[in-house]
Amino acid sequence: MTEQDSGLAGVADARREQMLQAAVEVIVERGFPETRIADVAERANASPALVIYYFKTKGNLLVEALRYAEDLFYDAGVRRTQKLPGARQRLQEIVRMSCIPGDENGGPAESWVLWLDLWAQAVRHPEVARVREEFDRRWREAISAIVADGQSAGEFADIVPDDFALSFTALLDGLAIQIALGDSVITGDRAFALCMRFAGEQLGFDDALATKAPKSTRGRRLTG
Amino acid sequence: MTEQDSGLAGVADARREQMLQAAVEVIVERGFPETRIADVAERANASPALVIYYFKTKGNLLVEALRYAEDLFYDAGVRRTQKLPGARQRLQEIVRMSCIPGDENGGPAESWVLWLDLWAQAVRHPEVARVREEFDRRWREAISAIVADGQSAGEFADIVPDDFALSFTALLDGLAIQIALGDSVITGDRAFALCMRFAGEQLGFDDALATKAPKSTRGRRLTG
DNA sequence: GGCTATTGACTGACTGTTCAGTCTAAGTGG
DNA sequence: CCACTTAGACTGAACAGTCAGTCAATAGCC
Repeated sequence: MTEQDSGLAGVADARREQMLQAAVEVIVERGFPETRIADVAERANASPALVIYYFKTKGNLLVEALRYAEDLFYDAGVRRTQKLPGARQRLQEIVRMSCIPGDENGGPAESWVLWLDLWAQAVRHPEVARVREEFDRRWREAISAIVADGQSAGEFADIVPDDFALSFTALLDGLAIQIALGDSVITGDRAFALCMRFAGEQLGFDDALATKAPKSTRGRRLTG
Repeated sequence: MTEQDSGLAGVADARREQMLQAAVEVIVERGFPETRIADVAERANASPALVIYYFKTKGNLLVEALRYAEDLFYDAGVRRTQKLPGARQRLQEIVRMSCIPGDENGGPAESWVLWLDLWAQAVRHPEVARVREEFDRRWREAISAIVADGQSAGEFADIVPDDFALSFTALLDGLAIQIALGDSVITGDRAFALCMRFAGEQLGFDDALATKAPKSTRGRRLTG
């Protein structure tokens, strides 16, 4: 609608994306509810009126900004994992993306903070809720697919992939909260180790990174 | 500081708590950033000016409201668990509080939604961050203590309590997000089952007994 | 009379959105 | 090549509503 399909539409599209990028940055800095269109405009070298010109309303702008950011993060995940050979490496890469900060590949380092706003806003803003649900669904499905792959390759134990995906994403989200808030009880490395240990226990592979922890009498390595 | 310690302070204290309760309700309904003092005042049958009279600023009111709610929730947890005999039952009760909605005992049913706001606000509001950190710390310590108790009673396997507590609270938080947002992939019962399975695997008890055949006093249906 | 609780009326600042119009560059007709 | 139209990108200024916080004044109460 807003964009033309003739050759000269590149300008408007670039502007639009520039504003989305600016909006994401401002949301990360100031938080979703405190984000003003004036801030976004300034960062995109535009006037507030122009922002409204492109995105009918403020709410619309913010929702699209969230979707933009989540899509970028998801795409980065796909790009990173699909070239890895084994299911276990792919899983590891996902955990790494979720736990280890200071990313270089399109900066999802800010993503955690964004997620907190995403969740909080999703409660009362249906449009945001849809973005979140879609994001979560794709993420869970990706993990389920990896597990299924690993199982048919004989790499993983024969558990229910969907149960694992649900628990695993919950674990990742929960740890992401702590990391995002800079809690002193956790570091990215510790979160990574805990996640991989959990995955190892569930999927029946011996996680080398977690062997630091005292083993001794674990109840049972249940895989079914 | 703000409250009087002389005997006649009861009136003011009651008013104050009434306002905190009102604030919590409004935050749950409208969300933290959208909460206006006029709303709180109306719900507490007071004038906006009176709210400012008790809580110097809006921010102060909201922070204290969050602290109030979190304290209530934590106290409810202590009250519920401390009379239970076994470590495993206490753990189960905590999971139940975190997963099963529709609580009667001081309505922490709204807590999830509150947590989302708590996390989001904690990013940029140091006072809120302190409330959250304290809340999380107490919660983790409670779980660690339960695990330690269970271990010395020979009920649980000999794992590192702090590692377990960290993973377990992360899992609970992650699932709470889904539940709070009404995601269709999860129900309270399924979340409960997943948590107890995780606990059983880590702590070395067979939770099939607990999930399939709950204690006679509770008629909860736990589907897989 | 002093002290606390309480309020209505007010204000000052903020900010999303509108609007009327400017600028630029591409078409169009001759 | 030139006047003229058109359309999209863009903006400054104003509008309109909202809302936190102030203040002077009043009503109880010991």
